[in-house]
Amino acid sequence: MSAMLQQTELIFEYASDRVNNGLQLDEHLASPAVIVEQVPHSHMLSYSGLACEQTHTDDHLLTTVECSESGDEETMETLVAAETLLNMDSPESLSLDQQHYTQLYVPSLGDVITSPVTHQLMVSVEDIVGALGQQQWVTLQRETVAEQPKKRGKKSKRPESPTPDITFKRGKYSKGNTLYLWQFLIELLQDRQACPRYIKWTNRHAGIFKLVNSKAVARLWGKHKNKPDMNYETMGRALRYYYQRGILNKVEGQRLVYQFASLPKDMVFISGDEDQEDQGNHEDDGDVPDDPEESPPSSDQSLDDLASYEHSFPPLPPSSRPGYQRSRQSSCSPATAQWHQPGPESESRSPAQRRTVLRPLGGSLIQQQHLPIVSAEMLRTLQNVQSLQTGQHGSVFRTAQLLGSMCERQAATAEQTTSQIVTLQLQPVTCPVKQGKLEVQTEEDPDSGLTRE
DNA sequence: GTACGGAAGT
DNA sequence: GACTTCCGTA
Repeated sequence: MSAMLQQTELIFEYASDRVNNGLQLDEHLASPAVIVEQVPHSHMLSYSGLACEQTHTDDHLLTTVECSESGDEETMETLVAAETLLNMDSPESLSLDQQHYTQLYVPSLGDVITSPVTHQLMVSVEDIVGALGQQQWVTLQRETVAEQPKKRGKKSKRPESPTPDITFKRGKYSKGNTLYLWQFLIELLQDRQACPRYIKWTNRHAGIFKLVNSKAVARLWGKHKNKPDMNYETMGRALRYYYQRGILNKVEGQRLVYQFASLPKDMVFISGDEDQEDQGNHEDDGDVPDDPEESPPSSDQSLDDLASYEHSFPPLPPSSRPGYQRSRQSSCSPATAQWHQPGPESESRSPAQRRTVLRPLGGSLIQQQHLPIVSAEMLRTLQNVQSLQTGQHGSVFRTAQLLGSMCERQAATAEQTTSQIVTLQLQPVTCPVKQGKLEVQTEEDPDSGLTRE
């Protein structure tokens, strides 16, 4: 079977049911229906509505962007640095051939992707395998506009999702282009100069971040919006408006800590191992380090670094606006909102740490904006599905076989990585069981993995 | 200082 | 529409 499979052109569709109907997937059993189709390359493009370019494996990897801990003292120095950050010009130097490069965090294939993925992802096997041992930011190529799904069939006004194109295209856009606040924050969170000095993830997988230096962040925001009088009070009001719109939640009890209702689609985690930051910084444990005592980097971010840093914000693609169909009054309060957090350590998490995968309510079963989940668990489950009769569950059957062969291949290539490209299109559907697509009974949970708590 | 949300303004 | 500004309140 595997012989006839081209790993270079696989499309994974998978489905899962989570919050809808009050059901929540046990992350341990996040084994949604997976439909794998083999499609011609050209087909893949139209499949996702993307005009993906040739992916060169070598282009995929970027350096891991890890935020080092730093202090948060409100000093003139930090503010100066903050201003420097925003005053930075954006030369074309990093334009990367007019391509939009989006960073994907792919720590490991062994676990789960928890992010709305509206785009087709091009991930090389090499990247995946390479990520097994170490967290890596994978850069993906994509077209800029017109790549996003056009219509969501949802309330038109409602922004779609806080899943901006996190691009680092430099110098392309002028000052006139502004980001929404949530985009701006995400940019900062991926900005080595701002993170973690001014803002940092406290639980990246859960989308929880902290305004380590609220003043500085507000000032940066004001700079970006050309509002010199911006302060945290004002910016905070904007943040609070995000509650109603389902873009942000407040992490109660923790000052300056907020949570994105959904992670940016670009921040796809195929993770198993939480990074250190998350491991050791479970601020939603109840631990409330108001003033992070995290020691600043050995030496402060030098102004030279800041000066050499190029930072520009791309214009807002109309289709990448934030938005959720979730009301604040829904069951997804900050305390109860649960993100899909797979991984071995998920069991050790308190219920409060498990977070709901928030996603837009959708009409069709398969929606691109759905949060994808790919996990080793899923792979295992699917392998179990191989016993299904092909006739009845053709696609699932194929999926199981495909994934099985992939697993074998990955194991085989763990050492000698290949450059083969795997195209993943991850699309959970609303309720695979209801659709009769797949009923996976696992030993752990006879409830089809659709329940929990 | 942080946080909330109403109201009005941009 | 997405904030910004101001405000009273906690």
